[in-house]
Amino acid sequence: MGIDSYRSNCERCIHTHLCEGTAANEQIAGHRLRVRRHDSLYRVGESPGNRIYCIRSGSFKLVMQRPGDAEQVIAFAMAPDFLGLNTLGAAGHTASAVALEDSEVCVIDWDRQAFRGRRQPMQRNGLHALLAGEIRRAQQATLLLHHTHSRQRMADLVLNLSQAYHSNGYSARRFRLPMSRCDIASYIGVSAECVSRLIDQFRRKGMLQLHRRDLTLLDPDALQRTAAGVEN
Amino acid sequence: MGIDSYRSNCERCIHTHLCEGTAANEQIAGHRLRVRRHDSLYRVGESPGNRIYCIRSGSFKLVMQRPGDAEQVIAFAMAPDFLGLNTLGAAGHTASAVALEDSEVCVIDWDRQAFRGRRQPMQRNGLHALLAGEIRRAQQATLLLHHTHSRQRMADLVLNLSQAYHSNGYSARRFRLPMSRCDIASYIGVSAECVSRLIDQFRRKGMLQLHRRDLTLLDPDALQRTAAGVEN
DNA sequence: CGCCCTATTGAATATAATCAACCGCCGTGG
DNA sequence: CCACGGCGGTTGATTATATTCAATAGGGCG
Repeated sequence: MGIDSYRSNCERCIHTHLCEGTAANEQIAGHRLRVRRHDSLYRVGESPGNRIYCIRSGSFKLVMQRPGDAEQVIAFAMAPDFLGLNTLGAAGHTASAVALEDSEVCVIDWDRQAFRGRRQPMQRNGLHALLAGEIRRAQQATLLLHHTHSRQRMADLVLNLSQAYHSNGYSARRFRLPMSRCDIASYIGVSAECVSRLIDQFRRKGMLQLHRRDLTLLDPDALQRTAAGVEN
Repeated sequence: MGIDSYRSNCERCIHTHLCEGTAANEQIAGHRLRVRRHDSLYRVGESPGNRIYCIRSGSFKLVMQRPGDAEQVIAFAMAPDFLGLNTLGAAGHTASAVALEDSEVCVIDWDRQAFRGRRQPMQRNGLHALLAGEIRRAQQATLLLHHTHSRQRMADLVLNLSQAYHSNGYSARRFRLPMSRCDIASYIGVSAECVSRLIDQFRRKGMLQLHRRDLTLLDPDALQRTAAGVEN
């Protein structure tokens, strides 16, 4: 599986407010896992085992299985996103989490009292808020898919990624795509060829530059307008 | 607003396990609301006020607002679904809930200790499971939208509705669509004209019958195959 | 160097949007 | 009672858009 466990270090984690305090965290969030590129953190159907994961570095794609062996990318996730929030009360994972690059996750045992927040109401609310936020996130994702034209969905994805990097302290203008063209195609619901053509189209219009997986946004406003569908 | 409040009756509610017991429920779930067809239970941007709702009768559509006045149907909901589960930790509602027919909802105050389940772990887990289930639901919805062809999405929607009615004790073969063609079009991401053509196409192939809003499934298996894309 | 895998490009075809006209049900008001 | 008007729904013709199939390019790696 390419998975490798070691002790956690919670000092720089932004989610410590969900636990009891930085001191106790390393007992709660017992260990971390390394997941190598293209390996799965978990797969469809596997028992979730009351664990959730927090991405500390790297990125993942969430893949659902269609009847008839076809796969579908339903989300991308990067640090500090959580994985497995949707598993409580489910018999098995409804999606697989596949690492897009060598990644590290923090494992949190759902059953530990400390995380479930018996002591402080804030912790309990924090967990509820986390779950509610994940619902909004998923609903927001449907909004992307509801764009009529593929160029709108593509522009929307690029802007979403840009914002994700930005809110994690990286450049919003320049970043490296961790996913393949094929993954992008699956996620935005077009053929892989179409992704190529869309990128080329954006490049010719001076909206962005993309060499292999290195992306530079040149005209975010134009992308915004494209996503909104006010111009072609 | 067309909203009208009265006392709740929890005796036949299937969600009492989330509360402390049937006896106490009517104090917890203080009151019900009637919402008339085309009226909103809540609107985008309104403060959620730490309430969630449980549909007791009728049905709703969830509508998101796009930049530039366009609206987008992102989900349909019917009894005994919950509404507003995605609001905890959010400043305002991210979607509007519009009644598709005259409906009744049960109002549950999120702040009440009883519902948050200080006493019994089962209650707390019940709430977590509820939220986690809503995440899965939203992710499932993205799966529908990921179908390449509109006929797949249409068939998928029909089957989903059928299953929803079935699991609530109604016929899976024969039911009344509470939503307009326009709502369907928005939800599955096609033009309203296309919905008409798809219905006609399904009818000519003997898969279903639809007179105004009364739907009869004639060949669910064929619909299944159409949704899966194995045949046209 | 040569292979494999990802990505790109081209040409023909399938699919759905758009624009426009029309239908029919339903409630309103004469 | 019937005529009217409006709205939701359907149908037709044209155009825009994306898929499919096929061929090609080019990097990473043994």
